[in-house]
Amino acid sequence: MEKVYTIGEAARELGVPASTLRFYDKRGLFPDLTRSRSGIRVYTEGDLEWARFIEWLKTSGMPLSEIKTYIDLYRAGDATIEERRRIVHARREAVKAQMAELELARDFIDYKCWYYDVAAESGTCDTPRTMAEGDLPPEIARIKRRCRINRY
Amino acid sequence: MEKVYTIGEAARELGVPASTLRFYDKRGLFPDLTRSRSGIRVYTEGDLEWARFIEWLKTSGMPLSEIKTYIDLYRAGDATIEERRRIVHARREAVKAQMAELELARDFIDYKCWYYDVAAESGTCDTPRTMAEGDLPPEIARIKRRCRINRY
DNA sequence: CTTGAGCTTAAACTATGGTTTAAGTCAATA
DNA sequence: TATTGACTTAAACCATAGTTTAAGCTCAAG
Repeated sequence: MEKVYTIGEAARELGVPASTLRFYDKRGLFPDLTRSRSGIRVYTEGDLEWARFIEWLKTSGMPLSEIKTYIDLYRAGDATIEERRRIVHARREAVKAQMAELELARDFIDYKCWYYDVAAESGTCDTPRTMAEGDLPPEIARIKRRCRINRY
Repeated sequence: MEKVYTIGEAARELGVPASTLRFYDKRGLFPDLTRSRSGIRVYTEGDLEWARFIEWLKTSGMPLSEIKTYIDLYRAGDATIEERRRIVHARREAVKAQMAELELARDFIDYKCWYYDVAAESGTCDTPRTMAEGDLPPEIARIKRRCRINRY
């Protein structure tokens, strides 16, 4: 017999509160979850794998509503393969876009780190703020231009 | 005289709704914003630059409450340089962590894309699902192991 | 057969980041 | 001078993603 888990055990296993698992269940995010005769949720390894799957989709930025859509398609069987394929491919593009945006944000933060490193050393923000463009490290000058930073 | 903007013009310039600029102002996120004699907000280029600054911090994942903290420190002057420096360095680490997490999520999605590409070609999810580990592309096998994917 | 930990539910509550609404003000134009 | 469009406010509303609460149920151990 495959090992099964109560909601508390599953929560410990997954590192989330049991209330979250109940919330997901209420939203229909566990396609195969069953109950004991007295109504207690019984989590199998397969259910835990669905939970990890949901975690990955959430990490990728997918809202619960779209996860629900995906799961409904999964329940409908092989006839929905194309639609699910479109969803995961769209998600891949969304993740790539998010990573590109984060890289820009990181550059901006890199500039601010440089700015405060210089300010801390000299005791005043005037030093980095009024520095001539030619005196900036080339990468910093590039970021300033790209992020439209003119004053600070 | 420097060009100034009404809230509607500033909103167009920044590509956000005017209601968002009012909301930010109410939260104290415009340290230098002034009003006309009749109470109308007057946005200068410097205020627009603060707005773009806020946008970058938001893109980096900083909550508005922490942006507010940062702005209060900015208003307090050079005595708070060290504290602001700590904030931007911490934000840099947070962005790096977020990028690393997104890379893992992208790998997971890459696996799902492969899965549905194979399923679509054969007409059934059984094909990718039951494929022997030795028949998987090496990168796909690696992701499956790392993401603890056993069934799907 | 009682006790206690852990399970059940619905509903209220929280936090974040806004958006919308209602009622009113201001300033340039017909 | 009346209209029109853009501005003002406070307060209500919204969506997302849960968390907490209150009241009650289940089940293994003593």
